[in-house]
Amino acid sequence: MSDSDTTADSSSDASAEASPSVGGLSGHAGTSTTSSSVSVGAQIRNDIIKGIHPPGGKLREAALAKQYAVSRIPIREALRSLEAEGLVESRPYSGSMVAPSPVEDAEDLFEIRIVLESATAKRAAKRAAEQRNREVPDSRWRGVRREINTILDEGDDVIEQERYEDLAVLNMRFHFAVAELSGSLSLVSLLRQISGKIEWLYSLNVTRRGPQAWPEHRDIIAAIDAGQQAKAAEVMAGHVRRSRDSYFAMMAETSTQTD
Amino acid sequence: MSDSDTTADSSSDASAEASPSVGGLSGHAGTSTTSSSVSVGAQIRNDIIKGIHPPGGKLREAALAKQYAVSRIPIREALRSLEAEGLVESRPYSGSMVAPSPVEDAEDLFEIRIVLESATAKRAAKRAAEQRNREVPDSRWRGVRREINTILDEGDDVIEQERYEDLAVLNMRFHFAVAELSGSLSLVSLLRQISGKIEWLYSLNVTRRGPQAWPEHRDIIAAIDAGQQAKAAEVMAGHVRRSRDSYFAMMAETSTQTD
DNA sequence: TCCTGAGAGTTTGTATACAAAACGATAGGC
DNA sequence: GCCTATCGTTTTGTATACAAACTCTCAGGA
Repeated sequence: MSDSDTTADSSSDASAEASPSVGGLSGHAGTSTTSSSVSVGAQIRNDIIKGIHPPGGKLREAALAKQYAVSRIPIREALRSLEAEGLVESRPYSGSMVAPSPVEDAEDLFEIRIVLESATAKRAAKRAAEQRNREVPDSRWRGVRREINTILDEGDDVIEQERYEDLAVLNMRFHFAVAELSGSLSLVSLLRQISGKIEWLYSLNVTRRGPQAWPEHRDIIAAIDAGQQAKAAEVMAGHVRRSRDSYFAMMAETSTQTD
Repeated sequence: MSDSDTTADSSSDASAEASPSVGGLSGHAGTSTTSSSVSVGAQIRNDIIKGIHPPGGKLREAALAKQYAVSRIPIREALRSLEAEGLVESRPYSGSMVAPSPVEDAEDLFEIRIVLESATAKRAAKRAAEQRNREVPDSRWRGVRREINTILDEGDDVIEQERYEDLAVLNMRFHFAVAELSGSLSLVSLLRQISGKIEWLYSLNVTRRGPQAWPEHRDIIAAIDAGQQAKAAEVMAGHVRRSRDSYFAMMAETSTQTD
């Protein structure tokens, strides 16, 4: 046991708070109280995606507790969440390990994501039209809609300053915000699960198509704002498809030596 | 606190062990040790789907602990899982409540399920072909494949004896087993999330198309065994589509008075 | 040499206890 | 009368402690 504290504690350093938990995603905007259970969960998720915890690696609760400086209880709760998200595999009394990387499933995951995000865009457009016909505007809806503007503007700034590494988080926030506009918690939770895996995919290669894809987001929002359900779905589908193609192109480039 | 024990304890009685946890789904076949955390989770999930915990209802940990006769720790872990599955909404220091029912999302959920299950069937067929070309057969694969035969036979028995209420569980077990044949943990975990919601949909109306749909399962397996990827996907898609149509037909019948 | 089984040690599972935050009621001020 | 602040209660969050189960090692025998 003497070597157990040699486990790399380089993990949660700076990246800790850069979790993809994406603002007030799960409804209930505003409240900032953040239990350590959920923040530790985000950190572990990040570290899995970054490869700090490699696929197949055992996740020992005591070690994680020491590493993230909390007791085992928050660790266990985080592991349960990650297990349900499919990033971690657990067996009673036998412990948890990082799930195998979803590289093999890339094609299927993107296909599902296309359908899923088309649905969120469509539903968002539907709700936008409903909002327009309303007397009393839904304050929650307006809040999310406004947040999207902020995200889009921030993205423009980031691109102008060529801080492309920040684009990934903004991109996720955008897509989640659209899902939230749809008003459907089911779709949001599904998106969370899928985009977790897809983010994991992306972490294997570093770059992203980012910059030239960003303006497409404004097209998506335009269709949503106009209440054009079919068009919103279509534009979103195209956006995700291009994202997929870019991913596979990147993989093809990278893995010229693999096979 | 004197009245707190009047909470209906009728919940977990018999249905407890009829959880949709579906055999050795998460890999690691064989071991039977079942932590109370996961079994309590299954019970709560069941009770949510049954409507015993109504959408929007608060889930107080102490009450649940008393109701399911465990301490708060397993309850909390179960709630974290259910939260990640989208059946429960939680906010730190504010507690958990049952998520809104996914009825509004029925159409989208089925659409996603069609894509998802087509993918599992296709991948299963691919793997079946690979198995055939192998010297050493994958024992895990063989186990699952054999389990499917058992499920199909049991289903036939159940139909012959007209115990249609048992068909739902068998149906789920079948679809999960196919997902497992695909060898993809990502797809399995996605299916778990989606089918949880769809099961919730179904619980609103009681009946199912069950009997006449059951034989279709053998067609799916036939295509998989033959290694015909495209056909397997196609047959599975048709199967799920008919399931969807049946659902909406049922809804149309049932809700003639609603609007 | 290989298999089997018992034992110690490690790791997970759960209960209890306490700390911290949110919620609700009540009293005070405008 | 209504709003606001404060206190007490309730509920959740987390640490500690102990029980239960698994795993690995090693001795014994076929």
